Parts: sequence; C-alpha cells; structure tokens
Amino acid sequence: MANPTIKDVAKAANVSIATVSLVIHNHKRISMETKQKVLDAITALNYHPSRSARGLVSRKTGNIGFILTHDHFLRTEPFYTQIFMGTEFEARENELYVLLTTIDSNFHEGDSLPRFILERNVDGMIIAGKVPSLLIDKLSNYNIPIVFVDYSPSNKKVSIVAVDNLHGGMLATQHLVELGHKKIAFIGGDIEHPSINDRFNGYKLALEKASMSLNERLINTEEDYPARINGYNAAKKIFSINKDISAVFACNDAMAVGVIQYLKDIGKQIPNDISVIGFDDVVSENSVNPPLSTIRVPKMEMGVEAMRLISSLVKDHKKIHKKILVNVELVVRQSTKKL
Amino acid sequence: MANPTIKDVAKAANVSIATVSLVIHNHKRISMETKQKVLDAITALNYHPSRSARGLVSRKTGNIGFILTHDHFLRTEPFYTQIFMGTEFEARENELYVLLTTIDSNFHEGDSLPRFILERNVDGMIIAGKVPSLLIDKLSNYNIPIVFVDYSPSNKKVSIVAVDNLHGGMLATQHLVELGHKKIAFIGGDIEHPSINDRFNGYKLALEKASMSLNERLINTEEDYPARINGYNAAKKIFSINKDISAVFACNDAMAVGVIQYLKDIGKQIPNDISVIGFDDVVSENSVNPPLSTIRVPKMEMGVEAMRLISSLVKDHKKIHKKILVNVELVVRQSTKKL
DNA sequence: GTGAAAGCGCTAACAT
DNA sequence: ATGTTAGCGCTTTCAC
Repeated sequence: MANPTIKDVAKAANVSIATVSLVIHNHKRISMETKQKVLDAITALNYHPSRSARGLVSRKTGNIGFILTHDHFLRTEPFYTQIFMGTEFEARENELYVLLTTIDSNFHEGDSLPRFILERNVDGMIIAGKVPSLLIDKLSNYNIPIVFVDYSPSNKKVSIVAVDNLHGGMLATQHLVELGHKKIAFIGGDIEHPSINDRFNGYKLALEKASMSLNERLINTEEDYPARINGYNAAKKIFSINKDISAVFACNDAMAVGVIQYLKDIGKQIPNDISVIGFDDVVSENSVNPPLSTIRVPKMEMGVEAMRLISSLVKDHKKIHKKILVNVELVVRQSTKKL
Repeated sequence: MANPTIKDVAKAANVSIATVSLVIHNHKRISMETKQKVLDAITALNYHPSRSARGLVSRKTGNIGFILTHDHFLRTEPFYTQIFMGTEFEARENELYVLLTTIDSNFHEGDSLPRFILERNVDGMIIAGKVPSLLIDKLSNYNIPIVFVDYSPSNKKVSIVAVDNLHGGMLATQHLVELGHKKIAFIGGDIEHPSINDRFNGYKLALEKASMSLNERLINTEEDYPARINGYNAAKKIFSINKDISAVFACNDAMAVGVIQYLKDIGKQIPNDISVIGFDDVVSENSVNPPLSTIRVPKMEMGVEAMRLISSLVKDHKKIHKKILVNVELVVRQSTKKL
C-alpha cells in the first residue's frame, strides 16, 4: 500500500488537512475532541509526514551533518564512534537524521567539501575531533550553524562540547601521587592539540600542588598522533634515559596500551614494577592485561549534548555561542598500584 | 544569499524551467546550444537541485539506510566501519546519502524499527553483519530493497555482498601447511555464523588436500563472539590440553590478537615457538608485535559494491537477487614462520 | 526543441 | 475552533 498522506488522515478523521497539520504541530486552539480524532486516524493509518514536502515549505532538511577525519573514524579505539552514536540517539528524539561523512586530514585548497554542504542539505553540522583549519574556514562561509565536539579552533568564538581535560589530567596525576609515586612520566602526542595540552597542564598543576618539581626528562611529547605505536615508541625513548620511573600518565588509552606493550616487552610487570594510567576509557576492561586505570570521558553523552546543542541552534536561529564542558572521572582498575 | 532555484537558472539562461530540468536529466532532444547555456548558468549560480522538491515529485528520498548492531559498530577492529566508509564514498558517485543507524543485537518483538524505515525515508537499505532474524523479518515487510553485506539469513533469496570465506580459510591453512606445520589449531567463535563456518570448512578442506587428518582436540569453537578476549580464552583451553601445537589459524584478527596475547603471557615466542594467522586484515601493521599474517578482506570495496548494488536495485525497480563474492588474499607478515 | 501547466504533500496566512 | 488556499521547487505530460 502507498504511504498515507495528510489528505488520507483528514478524510479518515473527517476534518480538513489544515486541522491535521495543526494537530501535528500541537497548536493550542484545537478542541480536545478533534485532536483525539485526528490522533487516532494518524495511528490507525500509521501516518508519517513526508519530509520532502515538509522540507520544501519549511526550508529545513531535518538533517545534521557529522564531519570527522578518516583517521579518527577508523581509530582502533572507538572514541569518535561512540560520540557519533550519542548524536544518533539524540537525533531520534529531535526527529533529525545524521549524515556522517569523513574528510581527509590533509584537506587542502581545491578539495571538495562534503556534498551535504554544497547541496545545502543539512540544517546544521557537528564537527568531531581535530580537522584542518582550512576546512573550518570554508565551512564557516556557509552560514550553517556548527557545533564542535572535543576540539575547537582556537581564537574563534564557536559552540563546543568539550572534555574537562585539565581536571582529568589533574585527577590522573593526583591518583599516582596518592599511590606514593615520585617519578611520574607524562607521555603525550601532538602537544599542540588543545586537549592533550590541557591534560598536560593538569599533570603540571597536580605536581605543583603536591610540591613536586617538574622534570623535563620525564616528559615525552615528541610523538605526533596519540596512537598505540607512538605510545610504544615514546615509552622506549623515555625509559631508555630514565631508570627510576615508577609511574606513567599517558595522554590517552591508546598510548597507554602502547606503553604497557613496551614495558612488557622489556620484561616489566604492570603494575608491580610500573603503574600506568591512560585517559578516555575506550579500552574494554578485559582486552588489555592488566585492565587499564584511566580517566573516563562520557563519549555518548558528548554526542548527545552536541546534538541537543545543534538542534537548539537550528531551531532558535540565534547566533549564540555556547560551551558545554563535560565531566570526567577517575576509574581505578589494575594497572596502577601503591608504590 | 539564498539558494538559487531552477527558476533563477531558467532566468539566467533565458529558457523555461522545463528546459533546465531536461538539461539536468540529460534529455536527448535539447540542442547543444541551449544545453551549454543552461549548464553555464548552473555553474555560474552554483545551483544544486533541491532534494525536497525532487523527492516530493519523484517519490524517492535519495537516502540509503545502513543498519548494523551496536556491537559491530563499536568493535575495536574497524571492520564494519571500513565497509561503511566504502558505502559512503560510493554514495557520493550516485548522489545518495547514507543514514547510519545501529540496533540492539537483542532486538525483539516490540522494539521499534529504525526511524528511517517507519518514516519511509530511505529508498533502500544495506544491512551489515549479523543482525537478529526477527529484525530482518520485520524489515522485509516494507517492500524496500535490501542488500546484505558480510552476512545473510540462510534459506532466503536475497542480494548480498559476501567474502569468499571458504577460499580464505583454505589459503590461511595452506600457508601454514606449506610452512611445514603438522599440528594446526583452529580457533573460532560462534560456529553457527556462516562466515566462521565457511572459514572452518576451508580449514578442513586444506587439511584434506594435504592428506592431514582432522583432530578434534585442535579445534575450539566454543567461544561465542569472535573478540580478543575470547581468542585469549580459547587459546588457554586449547593449549592446556595440547602441548605440541605449532600453528594456530584464528577465525579473525581479533581472536588472533587474543591468541598472541595468551601465548606471550605463557612465555611463548611468536613466530619462533608458534605461528599464528588471522583473518580480515583489520589490525594495523605495527599495532601488534609481531605484525600479523592474515587473510585480507577488501572491506572498502565491499561497501562500494553494496552501495552500487542497492543503487541499481533502487533504480531498476527489479526484484533481482544478486550475489557478489569478493576475493581475499593471503598477507604474509611476521607472525608465521617455517617450522 | 522548447514552453505551459498540473501536481507531488505539506505549512501558514487568512477566512469564516 | 476549523476550513480554504497559495505556494515551496521540482518533474513530467502535453502543446506548439
């Protein structure tokens, strides 16, 4: 059977199509009686308004674009994947669809923008993770609301859902301090990245609070992308010039796993010889041995918040810039231990 | 500036909107001259047809739904993620959008179907990986073309893009045989899963061809989901009752990584003591040590093929069922070695 | 080879 | 409180 239209509903409920429309939009001046009649007809016919027709008149598409780099999407640890799922769930509540597209992290002049932008087929967009600033510039020209998640271009007023990385960095470091560790290494990648930078600042702040001095030799931020292999390499470098490190704070779980791999390879026991803590909580509890202590980041929730935010920006048409900071928490598993 | 419409193009090219439409659809009976005029105007105005308007009259949405379970989407190894990326790339060629949604692997009566189905907002759908058969039944009622990827319900005539798992299973096993291994274990999960079952059949076939007898004790298919932890557990079981295994064929890379983890934990060297081969090629070369030998599955390509297939099914309106088998190839890295 | 016009399903302004 | 109607941007007959 063909899809029922608003006409069919009107006929079934014995009212005009305008009335049906008013009921759908919850207009006040409709009697309870007719409202119920219409609602019943809608249910009976299993009617769903046509998005095309709606879009045509309302000049809204009902779509939200979700943009991230190939790299981020294909990451072993499902960080952005979970954020995406959050947006998808929340989109359901808002009757929106999400169009996911990936772009090259080497985006440069002349590369084409996502189709849904060119075709103006989204009402707003969510940009997840670090993307090339050139892309952001291009996208900004389109006068389509943007919400950033987990990354935002500096020096710009934008809407963003961000992690409290500073606090997380402090929590992780304080945890190690409280366990009695004195020589705590920090392993990060791409210290230019605001998130990693903040985690590092948290590390420094925590040491300061504990009246412990900062030791440059305990810090490695030479690696670029915070992936397992780079955690491995960073650990190799830092442990070859320091023999007395008892704990490592890796800027994310991926690097932490790499660190653990290296330490195992050189015969160290975790956490008996060395404590290791990560950040993000993306490594499932039993996929690494020992289970990794970390800072939990509420990834789904970030997606949900981002979708809520973009949804309200689209609806209200206001050009407000809002920043949402999500909380993190310490998760103690078995990769950290009292000295 | 507002989005240009077909009217703007018509005005700029000094023709009627009907002519513009004909040009866009590459209608034959249009003079080269006017065609060029119109094309120029389109470019000059940066015109893109409105999907809403098109959808309204053509009764097509231009959307394809992509359905998979939460579990599969969140897998550590980006298998389905890559398939999705393939569909997204190919969608661009076909001027389609992909709506990705995840469903619960415990889908049961009363759970609601993806919104894009209820609202009839997709012209076709791609179902990736194993999903509950109840869901498939429900979806089948909607008279929307479906293409399955990497899994299909048995006993049904459907369109599917599948991996040549049997051949892959043979390749993997033959590789180990050629290296001189005699005691080759097979570790799988969920032997009911057609893919795993076929890989297992490939294993048996290869042994047969090599005139090697099948040894039940070398086979473990007790684990459920083929994840790292289950590979670890299966290895533990099988190695505790067999002391002379020299090689392992794990039904996928995730389990292979788990196997390697276990073997390292009990002090074995890979590949010196034991050779291990996986399947899928989803573990990046330097994220596991040693780099894993495996059977490469062309994941992107599967996504591309699936999108091509669903796209043609949607266009042609034919109810043809087509099966596409993609090729696999042996990738020898460093986790396998001559006995 | 090109144009005029109807109509897709819906919203919203205006009538009643 | 409810109905009538114009029109959103496009495709597609049917004229010319």
